[in-house]
Amino acid sequence: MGKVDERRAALRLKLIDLAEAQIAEGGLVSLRARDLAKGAGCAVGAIYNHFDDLNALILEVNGRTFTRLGEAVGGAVAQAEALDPKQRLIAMSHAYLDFAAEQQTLWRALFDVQMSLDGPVPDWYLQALGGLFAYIAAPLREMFPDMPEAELDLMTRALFSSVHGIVLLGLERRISGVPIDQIREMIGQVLLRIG
Amino acid sequence: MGKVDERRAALRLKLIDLAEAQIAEGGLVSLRARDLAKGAGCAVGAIYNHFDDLNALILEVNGRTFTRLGEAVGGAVAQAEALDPKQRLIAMSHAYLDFAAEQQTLWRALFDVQMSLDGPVPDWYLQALGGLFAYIAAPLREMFPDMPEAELDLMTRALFSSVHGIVLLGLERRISGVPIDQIREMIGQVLLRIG
DNA sequence: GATATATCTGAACGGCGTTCACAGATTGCA
DNA sequence: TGCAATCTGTGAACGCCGTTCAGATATATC
Repeated sequence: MGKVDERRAALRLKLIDLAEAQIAEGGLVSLRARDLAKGAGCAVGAIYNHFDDLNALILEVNGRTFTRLGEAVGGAVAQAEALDPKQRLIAMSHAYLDFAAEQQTLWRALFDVQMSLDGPVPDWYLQALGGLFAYIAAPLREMFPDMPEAELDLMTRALFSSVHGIVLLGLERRISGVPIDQIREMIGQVLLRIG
Repeated sequence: MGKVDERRAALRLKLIDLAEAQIAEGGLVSLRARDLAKGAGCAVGAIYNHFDDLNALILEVNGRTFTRLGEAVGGAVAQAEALDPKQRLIAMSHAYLDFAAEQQTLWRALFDVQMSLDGPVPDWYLQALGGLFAYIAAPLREMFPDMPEAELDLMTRALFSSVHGIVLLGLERRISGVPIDQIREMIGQVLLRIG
């Protein structure tokens, strides 16, 4: 009785693994149902017994990526806990940059996938994002102890978006692509002048 | 002899107009060669006598959008010339936000189109971007007269990217979508604390 | 072992960007 | 004006895509 469930789970996992590897190598646009089927040794139709469509499969990959991203930033926070709050902000931003630079296509997939069409945003997505925001909010609270909660919340989002923008455009050759050390410097320029 | 050139130019223009309208209404993904041909009253194949592919057509639309974006930001700079440099930075950032919010799909197309594959980035693209950077660099130079040129250049890019990130994620419902007034406030929060 | 249920199969469907052999119009030249 | 050369428009056809579905197959239940 466990036989079928095992095979089910194994195929499901293999498909996610393959999709992850493919996105890592060639980006979202290189993901093809027929390639996945060939790689997993199944028919194309079988994919749709496990996922509603390829977008759902991409979301699974994004879930993994988001988890690793959270771990990377969280690790930086832990390592920097002795530093003053501003330095902690910079440390986690640099961790964000490093993660994005090292796994560019997987990281890009987090934001490129279209998900607003079907149902609402998945829970894990909002939770993962909330986790990142929490990392940012903590040092900010120390830096601005008198700031109202609403404003601090806004500032959290603003700083995340700023760093995200610097990383996004900095890694994009066509916009203002620059060496990673300069991206690091840009993050420092902005964050050091805050507060 | 001008007859054929007229028709050529007219069809070319009509195709760009149609593509612009379609992107404005449904985004890049809704652009379809057969719809364009039907709208322009020509055969699908005729499109490819005027553009290498649909991507080249999109780039034409982006050229227009970039021009209008430059005008919008430039207008804000002109109107704020009496203000102190920091307020000018905020004024042009708000103009950037307003433009992006009012013409969201056209603005998104500027960054969504894939152009790194074929040849190098078009000239007008780099020039338009350079124009935007110049608007930012001027107030910064006043604010930091002793800053080395290289660092000022980096700071220009950093601030542009920051504002871009705040606008990008602020307008995106799934990430941290918020009302436009709050996006405005976020821009102020970051820029007011600079320098 | 027989029946019911769930899964897998892969050809087929509709839609896409792009191509190409052909038809038609326009131009340059005698 | 007539004729050939050249360029432009035509739309069916090509190859690829995600997705579907009737039929084949394997598993679970009794």
